[in-house]
Amino acid sequence: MNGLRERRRIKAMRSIQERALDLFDERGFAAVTIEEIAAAAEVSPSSVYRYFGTKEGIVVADEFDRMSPEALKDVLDPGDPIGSLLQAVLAYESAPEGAAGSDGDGEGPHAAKSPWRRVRYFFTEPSVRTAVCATLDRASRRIAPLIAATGELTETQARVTTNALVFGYFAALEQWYLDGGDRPIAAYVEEGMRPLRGIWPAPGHGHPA
Amino acid sequence: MNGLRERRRIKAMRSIQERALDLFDERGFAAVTIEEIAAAAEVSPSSVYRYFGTKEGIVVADEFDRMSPEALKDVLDPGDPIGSLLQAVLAYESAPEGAAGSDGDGEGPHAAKSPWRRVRYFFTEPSVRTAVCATLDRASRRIAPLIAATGELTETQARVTTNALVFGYFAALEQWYLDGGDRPIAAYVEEGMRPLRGIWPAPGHGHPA
DNA sequence: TGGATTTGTGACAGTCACTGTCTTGAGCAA
DNA sequence: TTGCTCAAGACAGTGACTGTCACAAATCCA
Repeated sequence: MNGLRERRRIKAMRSIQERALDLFDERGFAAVTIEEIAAAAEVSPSSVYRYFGTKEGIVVADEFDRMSPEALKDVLDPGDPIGSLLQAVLAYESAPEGAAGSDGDGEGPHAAKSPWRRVRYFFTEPSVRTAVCATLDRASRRIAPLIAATGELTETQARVTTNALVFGYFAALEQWYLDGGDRPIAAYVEEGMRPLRGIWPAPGHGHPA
Repeated sequence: MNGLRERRRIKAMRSIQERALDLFDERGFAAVTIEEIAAAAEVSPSSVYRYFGTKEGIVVADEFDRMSPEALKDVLDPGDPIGSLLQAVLAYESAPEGAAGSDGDGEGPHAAKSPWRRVRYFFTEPSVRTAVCATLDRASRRIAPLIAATGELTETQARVTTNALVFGYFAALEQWYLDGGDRPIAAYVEEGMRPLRGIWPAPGHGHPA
């Protein structure tokens, strides 16, 4: 499972994604074809589709979809989903994740632009935005059953509140982007989600400032 | 503005939509081409695109997008958005809206299948579902400023709660669909949104049954 | 180490959604 | 009726995406 094949695969995916973003930055998302991306990454167009499925998928690269049901169950506390989300965001923010080899771009808090460069397209390119919404919707459908399992809410309420949570996060992320990405995302999530706190009687009794 | 042109236009749109749904029901969404739909509706493919933009658009036909800013402001009480949503749903449910001429299908509560036939594809055809999400996202971006204008919430919170509202509605609609569409949609919205009531200190003090 | 097997890769052809542009004809106002 | 406007249709082109197939490289096993 961690053989040469897997390493090649990951390397190729990273290469495709970065070359693609380079081209998008240069000439705009729509003006770049899959063939050009494939050529720039020195793979075949078939491979691009195999890896990412769609052109938007190159940018979105749904981390949620990959996550196994167990891993999801692990990070999500159904009794305090907002807290879990905050935890996940905090963890994600401090993790480079892109870690593009030894290119060694800035090391500041989130000065490294490479992991966040993609986010720009979430909000500037309509088709990418749509793809993000679809990904969030898929994530929500995976999370809702876990929320419903507590029995504190009806199934309908579990679905509604899960969508509130997931797409609320999206809204917070957009605000973060629109503000220029200075303050940490977690701050936006915390602030934005505050009105939703009442849904889950927080066990941590953290009454916000 | 209410001339022959406009009437023709509306008639053509209805024709396209209905013939398309007929074909989709027969052979499945993916298996039907725009050309076939155009032929069945006796218009040119160009017109299908002119009217609906995309294949999914034929099914979604975003009522929200058309609504003028004034009309939106009119139906939405920024102090009680959940109540406004419920009102809108109730109004929409009792209005035939499709009213497909004199075909005179059943007249029951929501026995007329034609206005609701589309909804099925919202949840069975992935690409249509994605298009619905995009439409809801667009609606949210139009509503959020109105919510923010009250000043009761920060801009971030306005965005987050608006997304919660809009996509919460989507979740309620899905539950309604999954249950077979017997009970009215408004009941699902009312039930599903109950945990969100606390966000807006309801002026109507309506404590639900 | 060497052969059999699995699995990812590239090449290719095809489909179809969608985008422009241009011409023509039908509504509409004077 | 006579121009004016605007939408419908025809047409050609682009590129995203799909399915298939042969081949080669990685993995497995003896």
